[in-house]
Amino acid sequence: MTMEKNFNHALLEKRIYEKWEKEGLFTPAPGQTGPTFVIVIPPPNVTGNLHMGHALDNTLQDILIRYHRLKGDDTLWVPGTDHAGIATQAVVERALKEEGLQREELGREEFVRRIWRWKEEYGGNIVRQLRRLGASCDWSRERFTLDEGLSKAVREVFVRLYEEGLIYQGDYLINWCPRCQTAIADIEVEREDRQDSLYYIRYKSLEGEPIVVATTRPETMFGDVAVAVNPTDPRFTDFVGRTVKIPLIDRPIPVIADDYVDVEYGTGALKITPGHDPNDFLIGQRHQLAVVKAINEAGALTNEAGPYAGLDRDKARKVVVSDLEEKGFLVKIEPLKHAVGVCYRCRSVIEPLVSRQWFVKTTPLAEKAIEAVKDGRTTIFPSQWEKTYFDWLLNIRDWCVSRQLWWGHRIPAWYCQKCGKVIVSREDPTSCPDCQGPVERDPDVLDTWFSSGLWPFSTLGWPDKTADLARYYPTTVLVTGFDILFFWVARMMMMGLKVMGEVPFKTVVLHPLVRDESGQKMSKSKGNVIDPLSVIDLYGADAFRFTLASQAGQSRDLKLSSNRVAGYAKFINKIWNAARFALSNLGEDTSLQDSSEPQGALSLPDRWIKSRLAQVAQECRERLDSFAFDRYADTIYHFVWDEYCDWYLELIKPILFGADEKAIRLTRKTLLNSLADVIKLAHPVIPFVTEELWSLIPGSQGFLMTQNYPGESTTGETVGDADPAAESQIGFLMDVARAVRSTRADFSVPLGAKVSPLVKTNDPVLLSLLDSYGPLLLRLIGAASLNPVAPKAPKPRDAAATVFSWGEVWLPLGGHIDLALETTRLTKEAATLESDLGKAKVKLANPDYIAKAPSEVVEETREKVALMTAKIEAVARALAALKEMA
RNA sequence: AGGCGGUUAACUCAGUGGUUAGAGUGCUGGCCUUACAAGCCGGAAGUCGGAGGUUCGAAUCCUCUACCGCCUACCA
Repeated sequence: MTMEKNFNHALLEKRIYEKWEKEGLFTPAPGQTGPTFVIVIPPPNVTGNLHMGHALDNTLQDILIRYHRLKGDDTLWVPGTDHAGIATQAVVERALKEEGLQREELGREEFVRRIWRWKEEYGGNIVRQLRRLGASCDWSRERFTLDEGLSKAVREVFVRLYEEGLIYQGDYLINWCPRCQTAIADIEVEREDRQDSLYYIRYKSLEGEPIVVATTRPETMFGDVAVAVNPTDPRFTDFVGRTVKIPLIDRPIPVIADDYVDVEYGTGALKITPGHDPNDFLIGQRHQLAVVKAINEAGALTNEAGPYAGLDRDKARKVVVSDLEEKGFLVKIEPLKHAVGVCYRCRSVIEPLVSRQWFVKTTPLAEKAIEAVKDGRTTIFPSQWEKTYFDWLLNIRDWCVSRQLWWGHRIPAWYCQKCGKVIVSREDPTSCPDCQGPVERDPDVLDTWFSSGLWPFSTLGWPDKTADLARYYPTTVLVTGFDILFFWVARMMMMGLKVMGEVPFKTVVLHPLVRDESGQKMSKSKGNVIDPLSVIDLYGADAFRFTLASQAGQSRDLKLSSNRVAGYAKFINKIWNAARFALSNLGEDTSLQDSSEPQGALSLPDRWIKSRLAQVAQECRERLDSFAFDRYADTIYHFVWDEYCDWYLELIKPILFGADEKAIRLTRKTLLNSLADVIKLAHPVIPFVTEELWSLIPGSQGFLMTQNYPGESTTGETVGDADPAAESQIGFLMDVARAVRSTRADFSVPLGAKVSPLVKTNDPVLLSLLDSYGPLLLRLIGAASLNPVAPKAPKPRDAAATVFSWGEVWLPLGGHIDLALETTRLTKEAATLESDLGKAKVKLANPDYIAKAPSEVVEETREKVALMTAKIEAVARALAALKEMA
């Protein structure tokens, strides 16, 4: 067997992925009856490119998917992309602009056609990039939020909700983006701190008495319909009910009293502009005030502003302020830092204005979504996010779902041009059912999150009753960043429960957001963006995935540095070389297919590595089952490097290179089996290198990604039970080796200079152990011989002398080094366990503890005691085994 | 204004009551030992943000506090 010195990721990763895909290994076999494991991908924007957030999100999903596939679950990962209404439209509009075109010039149909063409051209990018990452999605089930089936789902849901009164049309104050020229939902408004001014403006009553109001937006004064004061404010009791005039245009408005007004803030008097401020809108409704639209959709003042009509709102502010000052209405200007709402897309300042839009009545849907998490039908992980989820849903407001865009699901509503009837229907109507008048379709499209809210069931074929839907809904896990908990997760919960009557997923796993090394958000403007594809090119997808997994803990930030990826690239190399060593030392006839029982007793290192593998397999399972990706990666890393490579492979060299043919055969078999287990355990996180290694293993059949995950020892694989005796014996040998090495280093003895350490111990068991297994250590410590001797007189230190064995090492370079061979692992462990057990027992014997602690805590302690007792028994058995050998 | 995170080695982070607090990178001394020099062996490096408390025992639990960050929010 000849292998390259390192894993050629650039060449092999692509080839391996193509084989997997060609073999159809990502598609679940039909007719399975076992447990399912289903994930729907958070659909990336169809015209987007893979960024770090996607890389992390999909790495974690792929780890879960591959793990469950190996476990034998009926595993499905549904991929797809999102049409991303406003984002995609903006991209294409920008492209048009470079041709000197505007969408209006093209007309709606042509423009939409252009976007589709754009999608055909660039839509494949992101899915290709996901393949480079190794994502094992079932591409045969790939969906697009705007494809035919999903459009059908969207329409069906819209009509149903409308029929139930959960979707309605109304004139309300909405968030308008003057730049994007569309309404956006509350959640799409972001807050930005701005340094602004608070203007104090003097309004005068008809009688000429002044009342000063404070505002940050003087240009909206032409939309004022009242001045409000707090009813309890003694300063203004005389004013309530009187009429004041809006400065500059002299329109009369009343002074009203409303609790909302804060006596402390500003002047205690507030101008009421229902058309352009959410609070004022509510106050206006309470007092049945008219809504005056002073600013239009383009962000310019309307005719209500008299001489100022047509001015852009920013310009208008300056002009109005200067006029107010000139005419003596301006009292003062104070600097003010406050948060203004901006569009999440273009960061333009949002203009609240009253407009006719479609809304989803969310409260009844939100209640169900809260219940489902409260009663555990869906759990959110990490659980700290549950509170955030509840808070948002409890305070949810109706969801404005109409958008004044051309790219998206067009709202299925028609208006009769004759009688004005509104028709919402599954089929396109040709005329008014009431008066036969001509009908015209609503020009608006739906919020892109409306269709993604249906994703978990629409992708499985709903509203058709498909086999996929029956088998795979509800899905198992949803993996996404916490930043879209509200945008997406909460909406899927509401829609899933409403439409399917069942939660869309059983667990939500929220992962960190990827940031640069200093914790900054990655953004083009900061120039700190790391392109995942360039990382993959440089280090390989495996190293990259491993890095992401190793940092995917429960914190909120994942600070990515290429240094770290470089570090884990070394790990990939390490595992590759470990396999290279193993595969080149198997001889001719060692094969995975050889199921004959080995004749003879396994060597100590072989027993040890099997024992360790059994435990590590269990640990990997536990960590993956609990979404502890970082700890899973950590387990793999340290097991492979610190135990498998540093000790096992070194300890078996004397055997493999020795003369005992029978022992060689036995060890070769264990070596091969353990290698197979190692790469199986690691496959979910580093699929490429492990798959390649599998193909090189003699007797391996099929693909690694469809084998069985080690552990649970039900299949009679190599992984079996723990062997505490082997572990404690190896632990002792490690202690000896470390002590000798450390002593050598202290005296700067080069490895080439052979030494003959003399190990003194008063424990006959250890003496015999050294006698038997000492030779295994020789090459590790650069010794010609290892001479265990019993000291003439034991060195009693204290009462524990019977437990702790002391020894000494001499090096033949002069000097006598007091040895650090303090104790064996076994005895240490026994001592710790016994002390813990003692404490736990004391706790249980304490009547206060029993009386005061909750019963489940007491129960826990009892279980702990039982567990420790069992462990101590295991240790005792191991000690007995040692004695037996002696 | 509320809510939620973070603060542990030079850097980036693990560690949710129990031996002497760990890892990667970096630093350092010695090794080209026939898988890997992208390696091996040895080592240095931390008053776990601060103050109090609970406990036999606290990085871990409680209270207060400082700084950094995020999210929600209708103080003009």
